[in-house]
Amino acid sequence: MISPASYRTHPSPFESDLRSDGKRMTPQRKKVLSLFEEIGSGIHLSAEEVHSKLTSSGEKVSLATIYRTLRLLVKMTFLNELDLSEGGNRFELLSHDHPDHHHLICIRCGRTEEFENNNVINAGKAAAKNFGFKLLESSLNVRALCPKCSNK
Amino acid sequence: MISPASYRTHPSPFESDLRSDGKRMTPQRKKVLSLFEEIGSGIHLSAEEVHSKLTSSGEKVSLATIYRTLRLLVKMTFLNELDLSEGGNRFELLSHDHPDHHHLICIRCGRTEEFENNNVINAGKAAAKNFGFKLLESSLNVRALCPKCSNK
DNA sequence: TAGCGTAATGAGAACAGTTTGCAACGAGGG
DNA sequence: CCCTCGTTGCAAACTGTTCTCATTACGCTA
Ligand SMILES: [Mn+2]
Ligand SMILES: [Mn+2]
Ligand SMILES: [Zn+2]
Ligand SMILES: [Zn+2]
Repeated sequence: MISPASYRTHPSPFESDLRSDGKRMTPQRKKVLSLFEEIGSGIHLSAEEVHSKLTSSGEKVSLATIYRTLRLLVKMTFLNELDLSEGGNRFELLSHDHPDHHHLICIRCGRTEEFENNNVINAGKAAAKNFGFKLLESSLNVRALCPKCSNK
Repeated sequence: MISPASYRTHPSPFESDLRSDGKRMTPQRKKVLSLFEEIGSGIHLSAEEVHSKLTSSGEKVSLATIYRTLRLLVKMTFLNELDLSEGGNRFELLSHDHPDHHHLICIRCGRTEEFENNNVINAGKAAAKNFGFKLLESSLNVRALCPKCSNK
């Protein structure tokens, strides 16, 4: 049997990225990223929602730390920040399978669907090229009414 | 010679649209729309900018009225509201020649360029159709670095 | 053209989302 | 186990926008 001392916890990518930058792993940071990993991709949470999900499951994290951590996770490319308008920006796990998806939003009830479209990506690339800009990111937001909200 | 009383001022589309809705034409409303018409399309102003442009040319309009008027002009489809992120929403004259253009934004200096692309419009239509949503509007924001900002 | 009802304005308070300053805390290298 | 310095919590500050309410004035009517 292996003695306890010989366990060497494999540092997660998150932890090693932090370390290599002089930053520290904290329980708060772990909890925020874990929340997103547990709920999976395709979910778009506001800072307030992240906060209440954590506190209502007994965790103690301040809202300021949520904001600081979300910013950090975006910079580290673990999360993606969305500006869907209406009630604060939202954050989602950056899925490397669907890095460049776009959003269809019901402006009445907030229902949000995702879709991918290469033409959109190419349109962004083309526009940047035409003006000599260096492309960073392009996002298409489609505002609409969902079936439920449109017939009433 | 025609007597002053016989002049019948042709009401502008703005004025007649207002009237037919029980609303009133006011000097403030006239000034805000005129500002946009004078500077032309392709210019994206924040509420604060509209306010300071008017007050610095001697007009007296409150910021609250600017916000109310901008909202009204958007609803009346004289203006278009843009959510380019960073420093408040912006407004532009809704040009009926280029109703569906998109924006390329330098995230460093704020330089903004416009472009059109039918594939983007079609992508929005297709996404709405796929999910049974009723399309309202779709906007592609391309975040990038302009030539000046990218090489320094 | 004066009078009137009511829409619109100005000024500031309120608000929502987010950031920041600072003292206390604690991760983690030595 | 200690010390250092990055991180946290809390409250105050901030930014963009909306709201409240007393006052003004547009424009219909006589
Ligand atoms: Mn998404
Ligand atoms: Mn434009
Ligand atoms: Zn809906
Ligand atoms: Zn630039």
